[in-house]
Amino acid sequence: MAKLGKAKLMAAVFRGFEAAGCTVTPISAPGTHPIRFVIEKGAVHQTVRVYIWNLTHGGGAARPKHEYRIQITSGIRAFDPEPDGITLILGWSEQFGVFAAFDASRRKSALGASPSIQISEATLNRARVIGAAVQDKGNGEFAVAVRPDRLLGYVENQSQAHAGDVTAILTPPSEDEPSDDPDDTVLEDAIQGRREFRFGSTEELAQRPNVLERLAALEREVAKLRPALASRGHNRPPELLPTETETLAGQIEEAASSARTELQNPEPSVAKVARSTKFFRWISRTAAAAKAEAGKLGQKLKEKARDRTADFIVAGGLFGGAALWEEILNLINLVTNEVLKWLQLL
DNA sequence: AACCCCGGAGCAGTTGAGGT
DNA sequence: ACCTCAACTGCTCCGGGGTT
Repeated sequence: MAKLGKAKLMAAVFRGFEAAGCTVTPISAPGTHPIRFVIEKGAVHQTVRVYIWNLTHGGGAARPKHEYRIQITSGIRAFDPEPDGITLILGWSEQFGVFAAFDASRRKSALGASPSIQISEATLNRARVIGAAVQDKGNGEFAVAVRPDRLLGYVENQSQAHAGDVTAILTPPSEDEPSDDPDDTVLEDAIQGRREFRFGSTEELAQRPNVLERLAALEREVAKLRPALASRGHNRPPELLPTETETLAGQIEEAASSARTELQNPEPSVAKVARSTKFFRWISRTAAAAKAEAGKLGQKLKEKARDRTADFIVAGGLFGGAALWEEILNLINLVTNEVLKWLQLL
């Protein structure tokens, strides 16, 4: 697979931000590594320092086939953090069309001669399909893979991602005015941690199985899409873009499993559950709006979203006689309602 | 020609399955 | 329950080959 020079690697990063509507202004001299630049988009104004290498196979037949890595070269002995900004440690894979991103906050100490940092093929593949994926490396570190179109989302949610939660990256950023829907406020308060949450009341504990049941039903329904996708994918080279159905199904699975895992903890992360729910509401809303006004509003949403998945929902891809999707959307609404009930009980 | 990147391999630590 | 050992993973280093 093609290896890219530093200039091309940097260009891939810039393209990702620009595709998300950012303006990118380099502040370090051309040809330097790491490169430093400023990204701007609306209220976002962020200084970014990027270390980047090609993502290659682990090396040699002795290494597992699924192991990919970056090797820290260029004589870099330590990752200098960007003061008042953000530091990215990236690997670009031309093969998968995704970036691997490693946690700079966990790699502050001096490096060896040319250490490598690994990520699995499965994580890269999953990110290729759904936009972002996370891999528990088992030592408390989470490696993240993101498609270029989600790079801005990664920058905005870096700490969450390296804590193992990429649902915020999967939810396209809302460009709307702050919503006056009280349910949105409940979710947003939970995501931002604006109030205390008390676990363990009888009502709260009784509500959890209701949420879990709905989540399980949703996951079962989404899983029914698998056989159709598998047969379709049978003769398809892996480097081809995934279908929107795969993308959306994968994203729903990711969000559902993230919420389910949390709710099984005695003290779940309310923010994680709320982020998954926010994603479900986004799907539900986009689909409802598209259905109600297939023409005008749909087009408006589409332009606003600048997102392949939104595009797909709005374009009516879900409603082409797919009764399965009707049921999935129904279950998404049920899950959302149960989560909202649960949040009120905390 | 010099430099740098990455393919490849060795080694050490950890984990978990299977045997006793 | 304990031990053994293979498999897995992370880290390091060397050297060939590509790039500048």
